[in-house]
Amino acid sequence: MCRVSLIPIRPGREPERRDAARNRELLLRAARELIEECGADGLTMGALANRAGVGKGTVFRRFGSRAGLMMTLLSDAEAEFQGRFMFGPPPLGPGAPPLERLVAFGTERIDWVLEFGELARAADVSAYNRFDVPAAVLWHRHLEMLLREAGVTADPWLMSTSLSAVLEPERILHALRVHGVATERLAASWCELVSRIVRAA
Amino acid sequence: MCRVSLIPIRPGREPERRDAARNRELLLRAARELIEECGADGLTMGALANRAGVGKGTVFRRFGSRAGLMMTLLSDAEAEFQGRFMFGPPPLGPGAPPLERLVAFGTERIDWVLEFGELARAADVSAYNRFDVPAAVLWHRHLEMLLREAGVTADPWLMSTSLSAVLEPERILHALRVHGVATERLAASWCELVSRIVRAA
DNA sequence: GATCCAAACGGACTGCGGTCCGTTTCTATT
DNA sequence: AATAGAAACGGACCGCAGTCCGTTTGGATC
Repeated sequence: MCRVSLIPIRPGREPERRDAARNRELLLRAARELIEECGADGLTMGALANRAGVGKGTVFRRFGSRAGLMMTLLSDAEAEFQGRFMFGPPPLGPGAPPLERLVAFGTERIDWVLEFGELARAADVSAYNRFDVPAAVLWHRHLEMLLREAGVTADPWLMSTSLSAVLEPERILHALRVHGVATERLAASWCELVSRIVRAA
Repeated sequence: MCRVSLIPIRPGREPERRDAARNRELLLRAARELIEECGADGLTMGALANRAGVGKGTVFRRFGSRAGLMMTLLSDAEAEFQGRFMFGPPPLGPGAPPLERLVAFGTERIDWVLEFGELARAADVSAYNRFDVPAAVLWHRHLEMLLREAGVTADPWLMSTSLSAVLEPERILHALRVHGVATERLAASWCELVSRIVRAA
């Protein structure tokens, strides 16, 4: 597996001061504990500061915002997923025909949402730029590339946008939790959708 | 045009007290003024109460929440749109073939988002039940019905969910405003998408 | 070890959405 | 007109995300 970080990297970042590093660990540990106890939605920045034994200013200095904290907590899971679809074994990774990769992408992503979706929801900045965070851009580009490879010539960029919308955590979790839709059914519908988009190409 | 309200109606609602009615008008007028001045995102419930000359409690008693207020402000525009796709002239209304109605639905909805999207974003409750407000349910059912009529037998309910996701205001506004995509291009992509879904039926 | 200063810290503070509850006002009834 | 009780009112209050700024601390330099 590639050693390069696939997640936002600050390029020539000089090492942290020791107290900063210690506090970061303290905060991440405390955040995971709190989420374990109260769920992602139940985590408050004040409680996090308390639990970690630091001031609230420190929390915000470190993560910028609540959404930033959640993204940090997600970054391992995201890097792993990104690694799989970019460099991993087929059908998700390279080597399989594009349609199969598209199907695999949706299927795996649905499973991923099932596991990390609550965190992903909490990480969604409410502003317009929610779609411009590095991970979202990467997914978008990946889908666009697969569409092109599959011979979809009609505005692959927007078609990829539409497919990204379909896979958004909020909606998937809603179908799963509120309407009790099984993941297999979601996956089947995704398969149907991309097949139709590609078949008519 | 049908005289029945298409928007949430409280069934046997006895008439409001006169002070309540007066305050509602005051509040709605003040809200429109504030949105004119500061945009929907810039409206705060406290400022609204001040401008209308009522207490904050009154604002929340009336609308329940900020999202509820925004929904109320949207309700005319929504009722009008609903009337058009349910009872209006083809191709949006009944009479045209289902694929044409699907295409028209997306096209008109994109224009609608262009006009009312900011309000619609502000009206989106952040909770899971954002997809269960009456208007969203109605759109969903309408799309599902058109898909069935067009011969799509593979899980029309979930397919309709996917199509709803594609038309979500947040994403459309993002494409429009951040990426400078023209509405015609959005409409063309929508047309492409629904055509492919239906054609392979 | 003494000095220095940029980086990190912490917690009081602000502004917001939303709630609570004692007070006021409307209207039906007599 | 007097009364009563339900409905509406209003603003103090709460918890939260996020900011500000005076204070502390790590570590590089001499």
